[in-house]
Amino acid sequence: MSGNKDSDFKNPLFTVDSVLFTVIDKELKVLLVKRASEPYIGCWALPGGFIDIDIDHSADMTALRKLKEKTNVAPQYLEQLHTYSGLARDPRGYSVTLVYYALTSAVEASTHIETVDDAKWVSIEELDILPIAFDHKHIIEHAQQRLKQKALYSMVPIFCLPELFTIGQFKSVLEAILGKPVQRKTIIRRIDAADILEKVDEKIKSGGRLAHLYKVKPNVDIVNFERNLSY
Amino acid sequence: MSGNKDSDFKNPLFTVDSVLFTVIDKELKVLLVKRASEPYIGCWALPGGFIDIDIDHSADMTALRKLKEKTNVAPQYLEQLHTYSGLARDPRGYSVTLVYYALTSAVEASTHIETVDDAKWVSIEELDILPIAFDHKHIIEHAQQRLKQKALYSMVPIFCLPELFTIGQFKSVLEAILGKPVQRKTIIRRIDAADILEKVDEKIKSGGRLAHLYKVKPNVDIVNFERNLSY
DNA sequence: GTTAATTGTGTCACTGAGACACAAAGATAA
DNA sequence: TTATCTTTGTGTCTCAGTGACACAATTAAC
Repeated sequence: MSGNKDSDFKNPLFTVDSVLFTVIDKELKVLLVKRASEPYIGCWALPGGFIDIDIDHSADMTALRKLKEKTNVAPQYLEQLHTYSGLARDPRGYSVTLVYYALTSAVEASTHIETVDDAKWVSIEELDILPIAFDHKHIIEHAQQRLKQKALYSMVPIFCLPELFTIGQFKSVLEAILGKPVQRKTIIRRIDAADILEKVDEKIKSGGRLAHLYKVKPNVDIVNFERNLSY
Repeated sequence: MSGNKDSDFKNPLFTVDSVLFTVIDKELKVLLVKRASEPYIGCWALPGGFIDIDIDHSADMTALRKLKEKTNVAPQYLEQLHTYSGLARDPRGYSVTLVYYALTSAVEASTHIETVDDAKWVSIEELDILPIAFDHKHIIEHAQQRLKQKALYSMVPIFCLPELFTIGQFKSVLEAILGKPVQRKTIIRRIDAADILEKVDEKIKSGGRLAHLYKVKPNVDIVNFERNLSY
């Protein structure tokens, strides 16, 4: 932008965006917000913005703050995806965007979203028919790929679930992320190998035997497995 | 994004650094350069600098360009590690640094490095006794952890080797990265499962049977395995 | 020739995912 | 009540790939 004293180089515009995922009705969804200003006004974009160096201790804070503005809750999981840069991705000029991907429980985040009309959950298929700003469609695909990979070897998908959940719900989330069926037996084996979940009591499900409820034990690290599920 | 004008926020200083690894004498090494200016003048730091938006098509180019200035060759492997940000990491103020990690063959990169005195290969143990600038020690440890993880499930460590190499050399590289012994049999099994290497002819090694030489097949993608090596 | 060192092969045990059968428990309808 | 349907949970077999280790093959040094 304006010339700066510290270097001979123009400092590119730096922003932080997030790809927030959840699973609703056995379908993987992404949170998008409608742009209120140029460029790409009216198009759907990833939630994000500039670092406010007075309140954001680090870029993680920026991502969390921007997500909370839209959903009213902090996501259960947040991790860096990639930093995108270049001249072609924003008509205003050279830009650098640090992108996070995040997971949240649908029930907690959706109550607030449904009251506004500039933010909504979008399924992956809808990305082809909605007008998406910048290179955000490409970024979302990249994030989806990464989430898929992660789901193969970790328990991270539990962060798409509410505090209490059943194995059946976990199975649905996993299948939505992977796009293919998973054996319940495999999930159960992993749950007690990971040793990060505990049973509580019971709960009724649509027709059929009552399912155990699980919740995440307090203060546990996410476990990675040595073997992947099959691709 | 936000409805604010672009210039409402102070844009933090943005830089690109790289953690370039190689293996020399069965030991994992990192390329460091001596700082010629304040802050941390005289300390050792990761090679990097500012994006030159006139010549760097993207941040990848910046990382490659800066590494080539120091080693005279492009690294065989380059991937984003993490973007670090905050007020505490640079005395000059709020900073954002996109860090890559990279791999190169020792023989190709070292010829040039040995002619200069402001760049050198540093072993992981030396990090404790050398003065390291900024939070770069922490970043290097992070990169090493990531490389270790990657070595468990991919063939990426071959990029620490010259064009032609033996299984024994590959074994050494892997053991230097993982910090623990690996069965030769396991490596051989993975080499022909991956199907990205081909034998060429023969070559003598320090006392003992002649070892086959391998090289990477042209235009192959790096293979990931479904199972990790043991931690 | 003998020995030492390294490369390469054969094979057994173990672990965890995939697959599938089947039992258990509740809902619904006759 | 009984029969049927649905979902949950268990038992178990197969299969693939790693770890471990024994052993054969090949070359250098003495």
